[in-house]
Amino acid sequence: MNAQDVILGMLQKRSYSGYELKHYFESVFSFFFDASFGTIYPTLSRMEQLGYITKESIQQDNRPNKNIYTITDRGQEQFRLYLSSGIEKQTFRSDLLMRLYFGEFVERDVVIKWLQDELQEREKKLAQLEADKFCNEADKNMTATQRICIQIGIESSRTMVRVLSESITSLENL
Amino acid sequence: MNAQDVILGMLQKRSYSGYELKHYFESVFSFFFDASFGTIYPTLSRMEQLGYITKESIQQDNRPNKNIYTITDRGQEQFRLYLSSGIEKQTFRSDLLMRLYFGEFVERDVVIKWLQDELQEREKKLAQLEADKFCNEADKNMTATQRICIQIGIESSRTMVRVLSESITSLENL
DNA sequence: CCGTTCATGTAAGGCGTTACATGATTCC
DNA sequence: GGAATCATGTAACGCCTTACATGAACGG
Repeated sequence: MNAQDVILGMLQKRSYSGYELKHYFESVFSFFFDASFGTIYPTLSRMEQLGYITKESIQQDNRPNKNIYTITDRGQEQFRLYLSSGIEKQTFRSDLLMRLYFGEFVERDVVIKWLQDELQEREKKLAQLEADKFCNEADKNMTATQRICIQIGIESSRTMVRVLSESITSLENL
Repeated sequence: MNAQDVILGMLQKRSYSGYELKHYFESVFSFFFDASFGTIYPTLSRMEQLGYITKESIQQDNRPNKNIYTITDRGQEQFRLYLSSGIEKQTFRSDLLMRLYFGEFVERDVVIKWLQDELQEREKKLAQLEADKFCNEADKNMTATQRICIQIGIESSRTMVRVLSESITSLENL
């Protein structure tokens, strides 16, 4: 799975500009995927050249022009190809956990500070996911699998919040 | 955090060969970090050139030669520099969750198969982490922060196993 | 006999990030 | 007046992966 596969998936439902795609990546997908503008724009250009998508330039008043991209038959085929390929194993990389592993080399207070900052981050993310779930449930816009997707994000975040809180307490009582 | 930082951390405690480092990455760190030989060996070479570590070649009977690396004062300094730098935010990327999000474009049975395969994978990983915890607790070799580290891995894995099981059941009853 | 373990390395390529560049409008 | 939003792009660089190359010994 790379940025191209994800963009093809998004364009199955409707057309998007690069700027709009980025917003979706930041809200719905942020739990398990991310891509910056430095990836999105060049990827869209390449996809257009490969004939997977077509571009339509929209003139706007008081705003910069927009490029709206639409998927082609070739793009559809490419997306099916992705879906039939083997699933890549997930990757998780955490600087915090690595530092925690080497925690004996820093002051206890520093470690606690690290954990508190992370806890705050996780709580924010959890709130975001729950708000997102609420929005979409109200809209009845969600498929069964999308609901599972967001549920996994929420439950994982809750677990992290809980374990981080417990860990901070246990370190403070040391 | 990159491979160099992690290797410097490992070498704080004792000297290692590249091959041994890889084994540690696969067992203890596999939950939140990974590096292949294609990263490890070139990184060790560069670190030696930069004066962070020194190499000692060990002749072995009936085995290939080993290069054992030891950290220098310069390396120590570099590691302290890493520990005092800002913590990078974690990254998580999951092909499975992305496909789940686009689940409406494939057969239900395919989705269930994806989830079952993932569940098996997570169960295996969980068993591995629990065995690891048991080993290290018996040895009393673990610091408080390392215990937190592994606890986070175990609790996260348990949550994943639970939610995946529930999701499979809910899809089967659809 | 065949697979696994031990052991080190190179080369090419993929995929991504950050920083830079531009510039109008709108909200506080 | 300054920050945020809207909007698109490029260039340099970082970091990692996969595949290839080599080869002995040991266990089943």
